[in-house]
Amino acid sequence: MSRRRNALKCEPITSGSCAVTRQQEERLAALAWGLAHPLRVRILQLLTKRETCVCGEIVEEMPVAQSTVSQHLKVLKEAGLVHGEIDGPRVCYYINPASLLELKELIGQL
Amino acid sequence: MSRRRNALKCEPITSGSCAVTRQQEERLAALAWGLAHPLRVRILQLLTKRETCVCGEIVEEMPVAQSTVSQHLKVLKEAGLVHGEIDGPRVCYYINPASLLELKELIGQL
DNA sequence: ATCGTTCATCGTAGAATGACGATTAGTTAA
DNA sequence: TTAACTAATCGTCATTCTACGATGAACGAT
Repeated sequence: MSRRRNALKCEPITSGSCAVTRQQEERLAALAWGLAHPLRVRILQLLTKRETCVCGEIVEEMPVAQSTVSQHLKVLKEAGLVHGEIDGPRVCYYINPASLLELKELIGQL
Repeated sequence: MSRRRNALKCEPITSGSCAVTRQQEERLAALAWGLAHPLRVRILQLLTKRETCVCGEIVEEMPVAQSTVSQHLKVLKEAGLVHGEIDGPRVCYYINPASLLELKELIGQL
């Protein structure tokens, strides 16, 4: 059940402004999910420090295998927290500041 | 592996100010984990709207079983996002504003 | 003391996560 | 083209999450 940790099983009928809230609730959960693992937080911290970072550099800094880092990067990308730009044979990752702003705003509504 | 989604497997030796960062990274992940499910977000929204809320009222508003709500409340409690106060046969839950502030501050450092 | 209410916990089942090594796809260099 | 390098994906396995019903514990009322 609970496919990909979004969408509640028994979604109540939403009306008017409440529908927005439902969307926001899914969005907040998705964004938070991106930060919900220490390794992903560490990746974001690294990207903050270095502004931008090639995937290989990230892997070097992390205590896990390359494939694991790649999986976490995928999660971060799906949440919209980072973007990846292909640069020749490498991929250059950077934080999406708008998503962090969005996250802070959604938390601010709580 | 990865016990309870905190603590990285292969923790590098931490020194000086970096140790703080490691702690913060775990803390941020733990707080985010609390928000990382739509139902938990919905619970927090409900607590925001009503200031405080008896467990039974929360269950009524949620599309899942009582035991499931109870489990999610446990997660929120463990993250420090909510507190529960025993009030006779009921339990009265309320948000811990300090934890939300902490969360925002940690995100702000990214 | 007994019953009913409220909520936490137990036990379980299915799905998802997180980790790894191996493989594949894509790009650059020789 | 071939070889080397980079990063994503695949396949697998152990663990964790999420959901449920059932049970248990704590309290108030009768």
